[in-house]
Amino acid sequence: MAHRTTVYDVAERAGVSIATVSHTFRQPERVRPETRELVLAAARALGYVPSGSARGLAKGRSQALGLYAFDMFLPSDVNAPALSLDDLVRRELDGRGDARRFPLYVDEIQHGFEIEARRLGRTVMLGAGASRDSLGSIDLAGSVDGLAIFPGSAGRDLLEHVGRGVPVVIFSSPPAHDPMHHITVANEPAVRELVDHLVGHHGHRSVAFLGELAAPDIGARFRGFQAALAAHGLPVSAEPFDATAMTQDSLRPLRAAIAAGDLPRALVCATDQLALAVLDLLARHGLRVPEDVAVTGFDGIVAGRLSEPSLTTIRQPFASMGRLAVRILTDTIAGREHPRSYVLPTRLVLGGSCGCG
Amino acid sequence: MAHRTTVYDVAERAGVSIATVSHTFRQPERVRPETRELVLAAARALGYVPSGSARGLAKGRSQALGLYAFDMFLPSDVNAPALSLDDLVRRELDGRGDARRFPLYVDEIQHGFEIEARRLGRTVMLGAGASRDSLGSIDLAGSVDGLAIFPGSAGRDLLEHVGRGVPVVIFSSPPAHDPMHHITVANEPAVRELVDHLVGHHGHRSVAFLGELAAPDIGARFRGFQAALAAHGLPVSAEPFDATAMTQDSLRPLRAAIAAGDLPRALVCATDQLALAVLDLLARHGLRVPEDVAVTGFDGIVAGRLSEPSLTTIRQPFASMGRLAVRILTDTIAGREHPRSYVLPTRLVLGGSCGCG
DNA sequence: TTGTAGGCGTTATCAA
DNA sequence: TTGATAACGCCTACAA
Repeated sequence: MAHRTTVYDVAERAGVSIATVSHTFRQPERVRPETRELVLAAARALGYVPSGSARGLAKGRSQALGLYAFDMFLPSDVNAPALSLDDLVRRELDGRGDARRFPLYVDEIQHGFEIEARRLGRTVMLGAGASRDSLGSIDLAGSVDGLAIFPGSAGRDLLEHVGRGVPVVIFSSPPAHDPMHHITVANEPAVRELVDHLVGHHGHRSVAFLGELAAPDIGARFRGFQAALAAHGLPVSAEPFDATAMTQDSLRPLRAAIAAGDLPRALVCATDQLALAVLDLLARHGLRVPEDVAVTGFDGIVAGRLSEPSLTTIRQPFASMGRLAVRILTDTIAGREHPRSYVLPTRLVLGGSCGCG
Repeated sequence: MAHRTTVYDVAERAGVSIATVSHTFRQPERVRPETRELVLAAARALGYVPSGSARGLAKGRSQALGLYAFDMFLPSDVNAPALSLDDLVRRELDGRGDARRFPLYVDEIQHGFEIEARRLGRTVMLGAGASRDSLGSIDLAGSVDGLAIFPGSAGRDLLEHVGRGVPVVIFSSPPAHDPMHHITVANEPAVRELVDHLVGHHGHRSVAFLGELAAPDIGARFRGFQAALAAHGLPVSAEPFDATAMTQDSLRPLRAAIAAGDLPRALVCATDQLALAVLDLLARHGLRVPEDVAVTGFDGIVAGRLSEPSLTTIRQPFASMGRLAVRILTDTIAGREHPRSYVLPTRLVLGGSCGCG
């Protein structure tokens, strides 16, 4: 690729001005048919493809929407040393590697985002990074007309900074006093319904909550859990039973409880991913679900349907959340107002892990 | 957003030239610490975010890789009239809509593509469209440093046109005399292994192939099927038993065979999606799988593990294909040569639909 | 209907 | 170490 073909090349070859070339592509009816053919022929002959950058610069908009994820959600394979192609293929065919964990909830939101963007004729730019303040997300922000992000290591300041340039939507993060648009679900009522089921239907009296309060939505879920216990006249714990969740010392309190033989009768996990990890752990210790312990999740990811037993969980409308984000962004770009906060409903899905299904 | 903040604004506020602003961001060590702080403070105060378009234009590269899909792979929801948010959410929570069909094989390839792009510090641009010759894909090509595409309605001429500007990788399309890079799997041996299993292990003598030869890879699968039958001394059909596959008159020959009561003993479907549709159809007609008919797929998509019975299929290393595409593109961009064609291995996965698992 | 010319925001070259 | 200034490729009034 020696020299990229430009309007100048096409213009020269067609014997017209660069303006005519541009017109031919942007307002074909404005140019005489014969001239148009001339230009198109030249463009074809030269392999002309308009530069997106130049176009974006000239028009001030790129027609792209961005979706940004922080490392928090990236499969470990991202940071792993580069594997050879052979190794990659072998791992995948063996059913190892992160293909196993696909799709996560972020992928489901992303899918909805893509669908809606296509429907509205916009391209999607995907970015990712670890940086809590650095340029990671910022440079994506400079290339899109609107940006949606997953909650993560980004500092509020960064987000506000970015938000001054383009509209921003953030998922699963409670509304705050910021200029961003928030999309969340009704976490508290959802967990209450779940606990009602465990206590009311199954009659469990010893129910515990597992999850790290670090993630923004988890706090709301825990509050819903506490409220539900209180409503049933059960003792309310001030903190999650196991807050180590998915960190290094993963599930240590849970392992301790198993060893001590005083496991709660039901474990309400803050996310499906966590619940699946718990199922694994329990299985390794020879504990049966749901006979010995009931386990529930939150999210409704695909893997939860594939597990044994399948997961009782709260299904979130992930794809709709992604689609809504696109609508908010395109509307905002077009100057139409949108509420700063959307709270979507969820649904209790009964599986085998609580004793139903 | 009145006026986008530019280097000029930052430069003025910091009392330096625009060159210094640029240097501060691109080569911080080249600028005196005090000056740097001055610039950064100004940038922060003004909410400065560098324009991706301007950067791309000036540097001649965007650091983005493109992934293009044709309508062929898009969920029907893309073309459906816009649903209200409430309807979208309701459908999704009810388990209807296309969330059910996610992820398809394209999504798995895309996932691998994204993972590898992140690893290599590149952003991903997603595009889609129906146009068989139009600008749909071309404009994406003008915005990226490299492009990967799914086979579809794109004419060879379009692809060649695009290929003159940026390196192009195409999936699941047999190598041809073009300048593109091709990534495929060993279709023929895979199907042979599958047929060997059906004939050798299960003893089926009446085996038929379902699939439309339109898609590029399917032809190879059918040839593998024919070769396998021949090797077993079974009669070889010149054409697929049911070539209507997923089109309008979907599975009509199959329905006819059911009505006539002369269904083959085993149905080898060209893809998992097709096999799942066949499972549905058979169930509606009260036929049991695998007792009455054995069914197999090809791809190894997630939905095939969720079906009842689970699908016996040929697993493709989709994520690895996506990752390989990124490697080919980045290498080619960097001037490193790559083979024009990669043929990856597959694996036979036994499920309940053939009578195993 | 076609052409001229200015501007979009950065980067890079070369001086100062 | 910092600053002019010329690209980069396209779009779009405005003129011809």
